[in-house]
Amino acid sequence: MILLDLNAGDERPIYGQIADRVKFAVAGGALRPGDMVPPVRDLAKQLVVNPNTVARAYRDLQTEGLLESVRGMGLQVAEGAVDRCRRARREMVRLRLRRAIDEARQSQMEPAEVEALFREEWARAAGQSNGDAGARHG
Amino acid sequence: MILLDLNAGDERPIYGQIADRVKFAVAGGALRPGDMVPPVRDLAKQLVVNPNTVARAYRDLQTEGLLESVRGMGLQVAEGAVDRCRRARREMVRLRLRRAIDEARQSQMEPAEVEALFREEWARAAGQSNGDAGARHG
Amino acid sequence: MILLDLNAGDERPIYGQIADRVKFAVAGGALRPGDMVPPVRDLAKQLVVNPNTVARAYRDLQTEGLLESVRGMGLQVAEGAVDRCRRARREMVRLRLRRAIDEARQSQMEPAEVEALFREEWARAAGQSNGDAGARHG
Amino acid sequence: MILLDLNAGDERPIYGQIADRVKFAVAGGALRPGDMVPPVRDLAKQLVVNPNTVARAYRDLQTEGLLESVRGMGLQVAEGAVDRCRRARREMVRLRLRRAIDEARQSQMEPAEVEALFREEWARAAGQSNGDAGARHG
DNA sequence: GTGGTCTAGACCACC
DNA sequence: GTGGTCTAGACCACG
Repeated sequence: MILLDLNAGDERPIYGQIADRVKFAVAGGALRPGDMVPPVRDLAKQLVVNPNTVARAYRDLQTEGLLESVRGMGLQVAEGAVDRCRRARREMVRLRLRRAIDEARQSQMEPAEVEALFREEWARAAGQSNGDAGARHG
Repeated sequence: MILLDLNAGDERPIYGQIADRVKFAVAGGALRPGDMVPPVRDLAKQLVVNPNTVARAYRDLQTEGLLESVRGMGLQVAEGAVDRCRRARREMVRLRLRRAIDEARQSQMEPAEVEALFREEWARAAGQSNGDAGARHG
Repeated sequence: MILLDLNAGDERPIYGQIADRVKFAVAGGALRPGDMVPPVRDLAKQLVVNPNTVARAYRDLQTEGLLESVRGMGLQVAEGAVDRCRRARREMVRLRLRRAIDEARQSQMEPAEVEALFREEWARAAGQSNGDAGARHG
Repeated sequence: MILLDLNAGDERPIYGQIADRVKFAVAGGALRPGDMVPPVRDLAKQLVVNPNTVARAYRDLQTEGLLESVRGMGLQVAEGAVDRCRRARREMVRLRLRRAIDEARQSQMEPAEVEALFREEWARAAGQSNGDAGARHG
């Protein structure tokens, strides 16, 4: 199944993290329009989380029009969801970058230091995903 | 006085924002070891915030060893605070960048797109500070 | 419930006394890692104290890494807390003894007199706990 | 001059520490009935402390009848001060020991551990004063 | 239900 | 004047 686990150290609300995972899965193509999303109880068990929390995430996604209920069957990814998830993803990442950069500038941090940090973290992420890919190939 | 105002739209706790401002002021050299920090009541009035909220920020900074109390006189910046604030600032920015990058990669966003966003936001921030400077000159 | 009442005559801040009670309960085994600590409101009611005061004690314990929050559920004793509480207790008692002894020596008090006081107070404390035990048995 | 410096890390009110030093000097014989105590300004300068603070300590000692003012000359140690200071010292040490012991018992600390701590700290203090004595002999 | 934040205001000790 | 403690009560987010 997709949407494996949540980043342990994340202090954001769990329901928000779950909703974002779904959006990312859609943006990345792992979930496609028409696909059924896992039942609330299953996903809750998988994530070791209260079912209410998953339900809330799904509800929010419905409100955003990214999930649609199919009577008696569950929830499926909506038709126009891909584009909207990509845009949402883009804006989320943009917002986080903006906050990092603003904070750095407000505190008089050297531009070069910020750039260096960005490259460092970029390399670190690249290294990790390569590791993941290798593991999957094994 | 230093530490002018808080970003209106920030959703983080006020006391945390205040504490960060102090850290940034120390990291940037606006406050130096031995300097007295503004009295709780004054800063509270300036920020239009309850004194308890400022007190909590100061208390947290004391716990971190960045401020120390001079009995009956107020709070002063501790001796080793500059390095520690610089490191704290660096790690804060690093963490924010890391989260942005991780999120982008986890959701299979194109590397080129992330880089483009970073450059966009970087330019935007630079433009703003230049704009500020220009506004002051005008 | 545990953590019954506070020593009436103690001049230390209430939140500090509460935090110490929790540490002692952990050091003594009455609270074990993973156990939930009583809800802020309940303990406040039990101690006839403002909930904020209890909250502050809990917050300080979190900062020390002895409690950790389980979101929406409350606060639980952290994994490594037992050893750390035992060490904290040991150092608390050591510090108090050291101060007593230093004060005695600085003021040229006779060693024999200090030892005699220690034995006296030791016997007194022992008598009290025996009395308590007896009272319970009765 | 006597009453050299204050223990840096002591969190008790400075005026109380000063008053205690005087009491100890009397109890130990360094100051004798009829001796003049150092002028407020001198002692304040020596201790790097606000003169008001020294004045408060002296005032409290006067209230307790341990110092008497000699018109135009300053303050002298009162006649019956020695016994009373010895008793005060005894009760101070007793109180500190009692608190240490009570805390240990309340937190279910092993009696043997408390005794061991007492012996450790006792030895430590003895070592220090011997070192001091040796230094003086040099 | 849980903890967390924030406000308001009183009171204290210290210098 | 300074910071620190405590109370009271409102409100919010989370599960």
